[in-house]
Amino acid sequence: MKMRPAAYVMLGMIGLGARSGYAIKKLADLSTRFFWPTSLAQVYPELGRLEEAGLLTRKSKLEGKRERFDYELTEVGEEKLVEWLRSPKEAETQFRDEGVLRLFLADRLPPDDQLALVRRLRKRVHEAGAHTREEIVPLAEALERGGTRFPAQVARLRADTYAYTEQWLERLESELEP
Amino acid sequence: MKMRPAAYVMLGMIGLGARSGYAIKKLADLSTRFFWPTSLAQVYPELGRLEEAGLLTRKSKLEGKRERFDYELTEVGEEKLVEWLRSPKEAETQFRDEGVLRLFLADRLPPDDQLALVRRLRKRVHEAGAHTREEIVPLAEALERGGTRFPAQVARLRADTYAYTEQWLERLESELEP
DNA sequence: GTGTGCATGTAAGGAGTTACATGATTGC
DNA sequence: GCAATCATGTAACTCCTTACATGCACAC
Repeated sequence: MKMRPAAYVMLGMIGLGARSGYAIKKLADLSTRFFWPTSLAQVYPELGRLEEAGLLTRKSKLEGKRERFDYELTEVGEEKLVEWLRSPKEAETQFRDEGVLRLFLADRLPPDDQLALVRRLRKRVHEAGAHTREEIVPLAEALERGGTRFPAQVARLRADTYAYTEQWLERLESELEP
Repeated sequence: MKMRPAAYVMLGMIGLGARSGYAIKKLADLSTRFFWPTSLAQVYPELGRLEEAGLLTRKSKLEGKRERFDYELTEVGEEKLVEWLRSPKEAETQFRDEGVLRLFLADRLPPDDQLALVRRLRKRVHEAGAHTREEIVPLAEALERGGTRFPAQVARLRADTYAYTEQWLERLESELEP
């Protein structure tokens, strides 16, 4: 079976306690989304493949007419996850940001629009930082109290990077001010 | 015509002096690649669409049996570019990084593998930072001397962010050391 | 004469998204 | 009773990449 990073997101979320596909997606939206986005349409087919490959078990529990499932990692699943975590092979980081692209080309703008663009970018970074500090870090710190430490490290790295970028753009902004 | 960010990359690169599709790709690989990756297979069809829409002109110049083209922005093309630079609408930033995903799930690893993972990440960030400082910033500063200032701002923002992240991971590394 | 870089393009495939479709349960 | 949330899934589509195909020019 071909293992893409999305597969390890599934295994990881189940490892963190998510029991349904829906719960995986919700947890991923509060955590891995920021460095590996995953849509619901990926979740169910991927879970199917992972079960077929024996990396997880799905137990059916009928609720009304609708079938619901309880997922759990198998031993093989846990091993494969750890093996991947250890392996150094990596696709290149990819980053796409229209804001930075605009900044790169901003020489074509008149000075007041340049300033407005930088202000918009800073505001966006500020909001992302605030969201991270207020919503994401506390959740990760709750996990930390339970002994799972790395989600909080990653959340703080993101929060601190946003803060640093905000300062940087603030400085650029003041340089551009008339 | 539907204008995606890749279209503005083309317009921007021509605006910076790239005259052929090949030159656009080369310049993009040294600049916009880091916040809007573009493959060669996108370049030629996109240039075709942009010409059809009247945003650029292509002048054919026959070299041997092979046709070569000289691209230039039309007035409409310049206007559309500036209009987009001014517009606030933006798709969400997207970032995909297997390294950070591994870090997020690193609680499953034994301590020595956790440390090895953080070291690998720091090394990767260090190399990306060095490449940015040594290869990208100097090119952008050459443009700056010609009066085009923002590419250098973006290059420095990237260089400084890498340096900050490297420090951050260094600190985490020393916390994990036995 | 041969490899490297310049240069233009297409075809097939893969990864991921949006939109759609269905139904149960819980809180107001 | 109705909205929001929980929950599972598929189909169509878009975007982008990899691989392929071709040929000129120049340096060694």
